Amino acid sequence: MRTTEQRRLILDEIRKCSHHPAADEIYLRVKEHLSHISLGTVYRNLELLSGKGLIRKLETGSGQRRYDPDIRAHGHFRCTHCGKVEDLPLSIDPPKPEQDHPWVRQRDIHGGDYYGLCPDCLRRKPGSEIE
Amino acid sequence: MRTTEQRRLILDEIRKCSHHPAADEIYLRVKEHLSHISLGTVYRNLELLSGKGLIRKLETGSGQRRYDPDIRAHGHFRCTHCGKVEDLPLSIDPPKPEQDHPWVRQRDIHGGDYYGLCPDCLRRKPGSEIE
DNA sequence: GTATCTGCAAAAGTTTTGCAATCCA
DNA sequence: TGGATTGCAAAACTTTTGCAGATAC
Repeated sequence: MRTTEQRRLILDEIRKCSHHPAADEIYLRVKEHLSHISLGTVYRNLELLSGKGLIRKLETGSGQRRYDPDIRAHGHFRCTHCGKVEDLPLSIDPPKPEQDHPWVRQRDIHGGDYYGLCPDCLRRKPGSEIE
Repeated sequence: MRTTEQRRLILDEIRKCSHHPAADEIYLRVKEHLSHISLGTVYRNLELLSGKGLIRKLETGSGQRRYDPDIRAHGHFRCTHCGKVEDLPLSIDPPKPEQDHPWVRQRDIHGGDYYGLCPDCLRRKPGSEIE
């Protein structure tokens, strides 16, 4: 993997994010530093960087894929209505390897992802709260 | 919500599945019983049925959305390489509402989704297994 | 009867890809 | 120099939508 300015800037911009940017946002941010970059290059690098484990690819719905600069084991809350993703501050143990299931017998299991409504969408749908 | 033959067949076909079909697969299956159905109708009904809570919409990546006939609280393993989704046979407790986080204070939190490689993809990537 | 629903087709939105030129090591 | 990478544009794919006609209740 060679070091190109495009690749370095893409990684930099993702790492600056405290949220979980999608490809088009990353494209726009990098474009400010390197106006001739193309969207195709962004996509190719996001795929490559997540393949190398330098960033994490998040499979949110709403059509758009998102990327996470935090590659440590952590989960997410995802809003099933607006698609918002928030880091999961709770520590939830991943499934244990003793539980004899083929998917569990590997090192890089990650996740602990939960779905629900974010505070904003919850407010618009009364009756879903507990109590 | 009216009962149309299209809607009934779509729900039937999803419920027959032991896996997690995507819209195009459901479309093809229903088409065998109702050859003039259109893909737009399938999409509109999938959206409506998941909105009513009769099926669950899964936000896998790989571009394609998938649907789950099992609406009980359960999680999934998702293969980060090929996109396969498998029901999580382990019982993992969802985050407790006592944990004071806005996303947790609601009834319909579901999930417990983990990411890793499925057995097939794992076989092609030696060194990822535990031990 | 009328609001809901469907089929069709076009549009919208995201991601991938072919190719020639360019760049890094 | 040679293989990796890029920009550009077209293509591929999935999902959404406008509209006129059909249908369920």
